[in-house]
Amino acid sequence: MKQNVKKVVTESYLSLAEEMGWSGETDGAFDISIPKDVKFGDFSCNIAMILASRHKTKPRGMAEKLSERIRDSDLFSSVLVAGPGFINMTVKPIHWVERLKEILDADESFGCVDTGESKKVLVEFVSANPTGPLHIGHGRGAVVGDTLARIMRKAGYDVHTEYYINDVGLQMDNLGRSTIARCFESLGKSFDEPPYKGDYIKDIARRFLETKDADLFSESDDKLVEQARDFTASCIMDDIRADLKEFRIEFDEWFSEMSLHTNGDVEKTIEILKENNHIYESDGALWLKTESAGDEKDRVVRRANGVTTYLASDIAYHKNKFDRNFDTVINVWGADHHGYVPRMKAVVKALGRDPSKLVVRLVQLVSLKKSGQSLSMSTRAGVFATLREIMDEVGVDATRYFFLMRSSDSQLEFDVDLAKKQSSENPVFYVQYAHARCCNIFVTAREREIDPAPFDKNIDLSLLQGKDELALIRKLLELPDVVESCAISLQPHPVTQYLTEVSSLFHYFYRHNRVVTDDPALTRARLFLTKAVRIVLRNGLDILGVNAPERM
RNA sequence: GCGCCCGUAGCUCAGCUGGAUAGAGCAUCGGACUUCUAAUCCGAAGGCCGCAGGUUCGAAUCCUGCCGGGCGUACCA
Repeated sequence: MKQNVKKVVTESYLSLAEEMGWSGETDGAFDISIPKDVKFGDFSCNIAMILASRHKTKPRGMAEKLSERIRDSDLFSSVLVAGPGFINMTVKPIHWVERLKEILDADESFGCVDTGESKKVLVEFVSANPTGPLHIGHGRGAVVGDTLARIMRKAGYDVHTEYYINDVGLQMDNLGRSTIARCFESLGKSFDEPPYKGDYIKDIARRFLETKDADLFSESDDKLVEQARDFTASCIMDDIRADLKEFRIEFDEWFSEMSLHTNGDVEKTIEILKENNHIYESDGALWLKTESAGDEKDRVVRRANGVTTYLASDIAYHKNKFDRNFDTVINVWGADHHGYVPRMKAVVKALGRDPSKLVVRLVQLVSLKKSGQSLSMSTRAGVFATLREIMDEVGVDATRYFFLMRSSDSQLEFDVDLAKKQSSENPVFYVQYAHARCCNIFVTAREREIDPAPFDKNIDLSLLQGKDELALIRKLLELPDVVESCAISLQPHPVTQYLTEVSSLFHYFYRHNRVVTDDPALTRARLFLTKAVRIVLRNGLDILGVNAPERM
């Protein structure tokens, strides 16, 4: 609808400009907005205030002239100039109501837009080290990344999702040593303090022992560490995959850091950067020039002992990403990695690629609120809730929804008690209940043997012009705008807000109007509306990866 | 020190590509069930939008400087 309005305004402006001898287009430099207050109509436009100075005229006067032309359109029931020069437009109710058909026709694809123009986008997220179970911080990043991918698919992008497995490096060796230490411990032998102290290592150590003969421990230390490392990492990755699957997150690809070493990509990439004079040697180590591209200092890619750093792998990984010709490469990172952003931008530049095509979406930390107490996550203090624990306690739907309610830029306090409530105080139940209500209305209609196929062309939609109905309809038609704006801003949280608004308007409508009545024509029209509400709620919840139950 | 994020109702947070009287949920208080689910709805109360300047027709929103909180500042990943 907004597009239609914008078109009318633009055409009116161009016709006025021609008459007045003004040059230039509108440049799209004005907004059609939905006013907060209904008394300002359905749409408001600031074009006169934006463009008046350009033509050395007064906003108010220009708005008056424009509104005369806009009034020629059949779309509006009223066009008024207000305040400093706003043009407030009210669309004829019948035009709103008629558009319900679009929702029913589009059905599952209602909400889809084509802003993405099939551009190829890579979304890399989670990518947690396989050194322990996912915690709720990872969980937030996981849902944000996953939902972003879902939104961008709806917005017409060609999306590829990926999990980068950091299965190489010092930390991984430490992981192997931790398992070995627990093995020795369970065999009653003396052991070194394990770098990773979590209980999950004990369990893995037990399984590791089962697969090995006791004489394994006569093997060389290096070989043993390697075996323990790979075994442990693979156990933990299995758990991570299982957790994510249950959390309704699937990846197109699980990308192993190790593979970049075994296929020689890391060395090859270093050679290329050396040849291009981006890498130099100092103190026996190889350094990448990142400072000149905005980083705080240059960074080591290969230590004096010949071992490459994490950054070296990441360079090769990002070269690989860009070689796959994505139009945009999105990385979803925990905010504790924000210092890494300039470095990565510098890497992309050194690779001869456009740094603006790398977009890093930072997701702030999560804390838990439980029984009135606030618990911040701290790995050091050993206080952290795993994703599995929270999923088991509050359920997947509420966990996902709560992770998506806030802007990624804000730290999130997860209210466990609220998330567990099965009542309208809980936003996710509020929305799901609205959906279930829609479904139940159809159950009632069937029970009363009302025309089972009411959605034919004979429905008199003009019966839906009540205030409650129009407010609801206007809101329903916003879904595509919400999808588009979320895809552009790379923020999923407005969807939750939108769904709350739709639900609220529907509950209100439901409470004050009966859908199934003795009036067949009205019943059919309202069933039509109810169907549209159901589609919007279901599609919206689907974007979030949250179930839309038919009964509750 | 430097960098990033945050500072809005009692609490948790939206709103930030500038727009008209600043919103939601929770908590508090008061109402509404012979009706398609009261798992709902209606109403009340609650605010120097951290502080101070600047930009302009207009600033919670943009700029500058402070103050407060979180995170980060590795040849770890």
